[in-house]
Amino acid sequence: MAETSNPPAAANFVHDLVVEHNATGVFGGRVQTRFPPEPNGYLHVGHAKAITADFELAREFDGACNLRFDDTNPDTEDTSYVDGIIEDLAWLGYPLDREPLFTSDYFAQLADWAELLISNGLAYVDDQDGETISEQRGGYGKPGVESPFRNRTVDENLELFAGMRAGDFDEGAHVLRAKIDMQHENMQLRDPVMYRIRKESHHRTGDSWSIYPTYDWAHGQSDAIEGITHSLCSLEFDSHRALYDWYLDQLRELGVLPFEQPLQFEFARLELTHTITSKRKLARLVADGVVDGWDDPRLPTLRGLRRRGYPAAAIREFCDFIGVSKTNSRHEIELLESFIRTRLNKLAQRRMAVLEPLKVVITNWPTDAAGEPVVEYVELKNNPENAEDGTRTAPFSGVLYIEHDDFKAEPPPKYYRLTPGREVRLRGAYFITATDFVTDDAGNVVEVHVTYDPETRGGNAPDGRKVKSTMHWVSAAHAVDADVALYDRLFSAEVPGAETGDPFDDLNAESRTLLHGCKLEPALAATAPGEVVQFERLGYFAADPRTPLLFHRTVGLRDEWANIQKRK
RNA sequence: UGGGGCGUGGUGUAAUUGGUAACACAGCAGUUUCUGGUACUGUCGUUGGGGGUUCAAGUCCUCUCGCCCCAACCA
Repeated sequence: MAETSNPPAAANFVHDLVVEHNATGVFGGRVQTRFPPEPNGYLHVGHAKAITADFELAREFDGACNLRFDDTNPDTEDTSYVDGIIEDLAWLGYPLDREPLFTSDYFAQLADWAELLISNGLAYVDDQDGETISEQRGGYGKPGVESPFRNRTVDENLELFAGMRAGDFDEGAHVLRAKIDMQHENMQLRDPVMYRIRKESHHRTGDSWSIYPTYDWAHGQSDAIEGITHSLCSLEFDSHRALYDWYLDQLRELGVLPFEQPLQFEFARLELTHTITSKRKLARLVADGVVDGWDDPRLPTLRGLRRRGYPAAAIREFCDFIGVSKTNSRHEIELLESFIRTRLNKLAQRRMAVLEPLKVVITNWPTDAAGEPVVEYVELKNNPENAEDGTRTAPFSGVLYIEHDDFKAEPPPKYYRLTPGREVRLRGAYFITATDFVTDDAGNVVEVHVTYDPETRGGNAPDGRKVKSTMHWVSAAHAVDADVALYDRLFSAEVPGAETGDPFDDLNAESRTLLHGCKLEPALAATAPGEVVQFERLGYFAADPRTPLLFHRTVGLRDEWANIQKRK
C-alpha cells in the first residue's frame, strides 16, 4: 500500500493460518477469498475491515478476491444497492477488475445439488409452518422433536421439491430441510431449512424462481463453485461452521465438488465508539430523517465518510493496523481519526477561513489617492509539510476578519491570543497590537481596533522581537462567504444504547452545527468538489461534492488550547 | 439450561511459540515551530483471579470468574 508514516500492519491470525496451509500443502498454495455483501444496504466502516481482510489476504499470497453479492433474499435486496456497493468498493481502493459474481447465478446448480441430497436421503420436504418447526427445534440443552414429515420417501420428496421449484405452492406451504440430527447440541444442525418459497420478484432473476436458498445452503456451496479457499466471516457465524462443513462433506462424498473443500474462518467485526454499524439501525436513521441520507457526513457509511472527507487510503491503513482477531472489541473512534489526520496533514493544502468572524480595523493602515484602503498581497505557503506544493497570495487590507475566539477583552489564564495592549502576528502579514474594541448593547465584542507595525511585513520583526501567537485572518473586502458544517459525535455515548438498549436514546442533538456567513480567503473559492483542505488552526474541511461553498469539517486539529480550557 | 468463542495498560493490537511484555491511540510533561497544528523527547501504566509445573509462564496444567455468540422459512 501507499507510503505512510504509520507503523506496519498488525499481525493477523488468518495470515498465519495461510502461511501454515501453504507450508503443509493445504489448497496447494492457492489463496482465493471473496467479499460477499448482501445487496440490501450500503457499505460502512465495518465492511471496510472485512474488505481489506479479504482483498489484502488474497493480494499478499498472489491470489484473488471475488466480489460476490449474496442475493438469496428477494424481499430486501435491490439493484441500487448492487451499484452502490460496487461504487463504494471502488472508492475504497478495490475497483472491479471483472464482472461481479452473484449467488443468484448459482440458483440452478444449488437446486440440482439439493435434489442430489434428497435422492440420497439427506434432505426432506416439511409441510409445517415456521412456528411449529421452531418449537420442534427445542432449545439449549433441550431435546428437539422430529418432524412428522421427516421420513417421507425419496420419491415423494423429489416430487414435492419439483413442485416447489416449479412454483406450484404458496409461500410457507413447504420448506426443504437437511436431514441431520434433531438432537444435535449445535442448534444449527437440527435439520436446518435449505429452501423456502417466496413469490417476491428478485432483482436479478425476476420471477423465474419461487424457491430461494437460505444463507447456509447457499454460502459454502457458492464458495466451492468459485474455488474459494479461505472463507472469512464474522464471529457470530462460528456455530454455522459445522453446517458449512456438513453440506460440503455430503457433496464431496457424492463426488460433485469442483474444487477442494473451502474452509470458513471467523474474525471479530469492527465496532467503533460513538457510532453504530448495524445496517438495520443505519437504515432507521435515514428513514427517520435523523440524518440527511446514506451519505450524511455523520454516518459511518463509506459514502458518508467519503463526503466527510475521510481519505480512502487512511481507512485502509486503519484497517490494516487494527488487524484481524477473534476478540470482541470496540475501537476508539479517535484511533481512526488519528489515521485521518496523519494522512491529511501530508496532503491537505493550507488555507485561511474565519468561521465566526470578528471585524478588525487597522487604524493606522494607509489609504490610496482615492481615499480607499491600500490592498497588499502577501505570500503564504500552501503546505509546510511539502515545499513542492508552493505558495499562493492572499489580499490584505485595513479591514479584516479574525476568529471571534481569537480576541478577549479580558484574557483568561494562559491565553496567548489578541487582547488589549498585546501584539500578535497575522500569519504571513504583519504584527498588530489591539488598542480598543467596540461592544454591542449586550456587551459582546463586535469590533476590534488595532495598529500595525509596517516594519513587520511578511510576519517578522526586524528587531527580532517575538509574539506569543500567530492568527489566521481574511481581508473583509475580499472575503468569500460560505457555509460550514461542523460535526460532533452522532451518538454521545461511547457505546450507543448501552444504557437503554436503544442506540437512539443516545443520539447527540448537536451532532451538526451549520455556520453561515463564514469568511474564506479568495483561493478557497476554487476548491474542487470533494477536495479536503486544512483551514489553518481549525481543522480539515471537505468541499461538498455537489454544493459549492459548502464545507464539511472532516476532523478538527488536535487542540491544546481546548484541552486547557476543558481541564479548568 | 446445552454448545461454541474470547479475556494482555484508559483503548485496541503484538510477543521469536516456555526466555527482557512491545507498538499505536489517548493522557501527562517538555523541546522545536509564523498553525496552541506537525515533528521530536520523556513519562504514565498491563497479562481477569487462585493454585501448580519449571532455572524461567501472557504462553503449559488445574480450579475459578467475567464477557460475547447460537433455539429466522434474515444474512
